[in-house]
Amino acid sequence: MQKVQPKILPGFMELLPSDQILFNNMIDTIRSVYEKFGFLPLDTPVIEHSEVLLAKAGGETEKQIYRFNKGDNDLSLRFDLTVPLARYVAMHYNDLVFPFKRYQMSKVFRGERPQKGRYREFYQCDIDIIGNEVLPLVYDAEIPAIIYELFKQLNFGDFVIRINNRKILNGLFSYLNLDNLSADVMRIIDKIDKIGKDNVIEEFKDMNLNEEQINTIINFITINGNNDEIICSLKQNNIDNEVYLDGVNELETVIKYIRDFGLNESNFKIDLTIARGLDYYTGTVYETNLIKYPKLGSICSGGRYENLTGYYTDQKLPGIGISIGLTRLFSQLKEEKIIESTRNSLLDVLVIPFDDTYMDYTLKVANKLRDNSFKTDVYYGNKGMKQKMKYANRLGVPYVILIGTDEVEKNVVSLKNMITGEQEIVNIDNLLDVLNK
RNA sequence: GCGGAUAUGGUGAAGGGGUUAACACGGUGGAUUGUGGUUCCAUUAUUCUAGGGUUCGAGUCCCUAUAUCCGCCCCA
Repeated sequence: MQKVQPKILPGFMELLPSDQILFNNMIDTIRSVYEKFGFLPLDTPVIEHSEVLLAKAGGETEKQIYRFNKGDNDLSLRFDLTVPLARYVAMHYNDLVFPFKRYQMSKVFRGERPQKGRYREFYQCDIDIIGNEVLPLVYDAEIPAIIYELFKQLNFGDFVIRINNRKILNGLFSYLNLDNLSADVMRIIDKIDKIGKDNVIEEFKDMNLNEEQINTIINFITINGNNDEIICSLKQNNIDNEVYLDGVNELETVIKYIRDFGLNESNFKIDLTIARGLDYYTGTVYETNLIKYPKLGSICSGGRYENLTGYYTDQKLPGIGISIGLTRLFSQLKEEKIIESTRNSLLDVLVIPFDDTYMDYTLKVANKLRDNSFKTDVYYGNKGMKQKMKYANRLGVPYVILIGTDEVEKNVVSLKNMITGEQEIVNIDNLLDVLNK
């Protein structure tokens, strides 16, 4: 019979069990940190009405969204978690407590051309804080505090949270009479890490910026020094623009608060080249990088937006949030060998009866272990002992319990430590104590 | 949407016109069936993405299609 070739679509990731365990561990860590800071869980539908997801529409989103019809319904798969959040907040405005802090870790979909680090289905791990009418500036500092805690726990090595404020850049562009080009200029600045200063200058020339404008921008984004020195330079710039000055003040305040949160000074840094591609950010913006692995780019980024829900309601709901593209991050961490899978199974114990004539005894042991939260499996089937041991070995089970006629008669089990190879006879009443030590 | 590269088994791959497609990993079975991870033996691609062409002869050369990968755009 002609077989169907087993295959999946490009740009979709699936993992072997050992990697899935690793991936889930990361999810668990992220969730626990998010919850530690008071974020509430949220899950929204994968499919939404196209008119909702495309309310803003235009540009790349529309080109990349998975959109289809079912009957008369025009439907789309969500391409991020922020737009569904906006819809959710607008829809449940009356039932939510503000500031509303929610986390969501789910799959999103983008019909892009897949390539390195670029997936069509991927996990985003988002947190957002939504205020009603206002959202105090302290939250702009809480976000880095969360990132800080998170990446300390994830333990991928030294990291730095780079911080900027859109108002500073927008104010500067306005001062240079570049208001209508600010989105393009920002996008180019954002690429400076990747393409270098010279190429940035080239791109500015292609945009017909004059020399003075280019020099001012380049001098500006290459301001150097520690956080206090940069703020000092920003203040002494004599850029007479209200938005600019507002941004500088915000940045200074945020930096102060970040220190109040107790972050290590080496883990956060003002970086005036951070712009973020997305156009909805209006204030503080963040990117996070691993110092030893600049190749990975930003592994966690986000920022503040003035009004999340403008397309759905008249309520003014400012917010701030970050997102981790976990699928990409995971694949990169694996590739760089920053993380490695070590286990093929989550089991603590595998119970192996020599044959199935004493299942009652075997299952009694298994039940006892499970009742005490040991992850336990039983090998059923009349294979040779060799096969059974091999199974245990391939799963990387730390302990094997062997049960045969002798064990049943004496009310004991043979407990084998698969790492050391040592084996001992343990009375069934002492089994938990022995395993716990 | 635009540009570049590559297609050999479960995986990594060698072979650059001449009978049976190297090697390694993995899988399966076995080496005194109450003991794994080491070792040894056996076995594991009627066929090289698909279709067409050149040739006495094609993974090997040519054409077309398809797929995948890598850039760009944009982004996580």
